[in-house]
Amino acid sequence: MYTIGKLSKNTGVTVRTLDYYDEIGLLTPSAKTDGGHRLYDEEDVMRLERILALKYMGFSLEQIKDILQHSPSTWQQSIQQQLEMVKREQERLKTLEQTLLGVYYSIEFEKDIDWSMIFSMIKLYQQDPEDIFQDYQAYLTDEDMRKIIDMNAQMSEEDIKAWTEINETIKKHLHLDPYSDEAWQLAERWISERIFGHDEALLGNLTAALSDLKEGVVFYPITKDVVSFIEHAYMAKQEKGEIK
Amino acid sequence: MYTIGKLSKNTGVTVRTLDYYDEIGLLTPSAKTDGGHRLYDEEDVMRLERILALKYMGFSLEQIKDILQHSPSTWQQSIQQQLEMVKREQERLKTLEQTLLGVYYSIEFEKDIDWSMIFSMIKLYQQDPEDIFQDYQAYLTDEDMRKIIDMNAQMSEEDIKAWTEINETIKKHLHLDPYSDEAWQLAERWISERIFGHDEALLGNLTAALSDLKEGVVFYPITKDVVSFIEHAYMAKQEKGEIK
DNA sequence: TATTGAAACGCACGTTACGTGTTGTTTTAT
DNA sequence: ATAAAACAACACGTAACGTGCGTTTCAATA
Repeated sequence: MYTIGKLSKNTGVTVRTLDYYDEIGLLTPSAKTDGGHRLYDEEDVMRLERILALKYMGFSLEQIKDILQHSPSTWQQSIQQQLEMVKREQERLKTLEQTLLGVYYSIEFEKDIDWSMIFSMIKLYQQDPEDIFQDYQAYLTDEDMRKIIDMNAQMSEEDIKAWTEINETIKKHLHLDPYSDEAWQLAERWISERIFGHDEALLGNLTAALSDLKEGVVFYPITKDVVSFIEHAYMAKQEKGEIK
Repeated sequence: MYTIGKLSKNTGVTVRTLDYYDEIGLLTPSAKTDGGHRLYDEEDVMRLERILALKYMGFSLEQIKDILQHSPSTWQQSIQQQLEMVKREQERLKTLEQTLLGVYYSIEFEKDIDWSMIFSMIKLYQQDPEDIFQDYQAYLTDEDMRKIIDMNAQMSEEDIKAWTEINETIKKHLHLDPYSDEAWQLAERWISERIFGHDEALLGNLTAALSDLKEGVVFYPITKDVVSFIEHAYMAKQEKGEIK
């Protein structure tokens, strides 16, 4: 039989936490002294170990109470749900990391932040992926969209840095004459940044989509103004007959 | 000028949230009607966009208040801290995912859960990695430890499933005579499970460490009882002169 | 201008998993 | 027997709001 203090020392759980678990009925001591002090036996210790294990796995105390009431055969379902939550959370953190990197380099190259872009991006992410697809379904094939999503997911820190730099550079030179050599050089750098892997069909469809839709952002970090700049430089080059 | 209701509709933020932001001084409307109703202008809208962007990035409202008071040049530091937090969180979720998978397959193969193992594991993870290393430094080289950590990080779901299965199988047959063929077959399966990549030196050091240390778990999911079983089967085979 | 329904205000209590602090009681050590 | 330590029980605080609820103000109609 352990007093609450001994149990606390053995498990590393604070007395207040055990107090709380008693209060919410998650772990009630199986005995008490005449004076009312709580006494925990081996079975209680086992239950506490289970509670801590489940807590580590990310379950709430309420869920833990439920789980421990049921038989182990039903636990697999809870664990699978938890696994899915963990996977979703990992994806969220991945896109969050990319966002933070994008903003970081955005400050580095521009000394300022494109807030409205980030805001549009958030609204984009908060939508159901299905809904986003619908907006672009008229312009992009399923294959196209898969490519963009993959592209987004696989960007390394270096990719994001390079991509942010060329985009910020272009934003500073939006006023350039599309027919000028400088504009075309920027456009070439943008296109060759292996983001699209020289997939000109995809690029064409995307520019078409962007011309018609109002939002400034498609998929991070592609903004309408930059794509429009590229498009114009591209068309100018075609007019001059230097590309087909 | 927007009323709180209009602003709410435009941004998707609830009125109560705007109410709260006003209350904590995060977003105070720049004007009010005679009757006391709040009026937000364009600048307020911009500030709200920034707040939402920073919130999306994982900052607390308190942090956001601080950040928005400072100049953009100091923001990079905050973003980097946030990036580090995100990376740490991702690592936590990765090990958590592996734990959940381990438990999942543990139920599948054994119809029961080794709670004390999970509990030891938690205590292990809660320790400073430095402290864990210290316990094993007498037995394992830095190279060894790096291998184990890599091995742990790179396990796929399939690896975990296979690994859990062989471990659970062995746990059911701990009573087998180390000199028996069955014991040796299990030991061979365990060793060849590409976890150690036939690294017998590492395996030897690890068994030595496990013999002396009390904890049941080293690095998930390697438990003392199983390693001990392998060791005995291995020694039996050596005695019989069938391996060197 | 009076009325009325919608919008907004302000206040308070609920949420999660405890931390921190206080006061009074029980246990343990001397 | 007495001092010191441990414990019980209660209350308030945290973060970021959600959810009422009664009251006041606004905007549009009669």
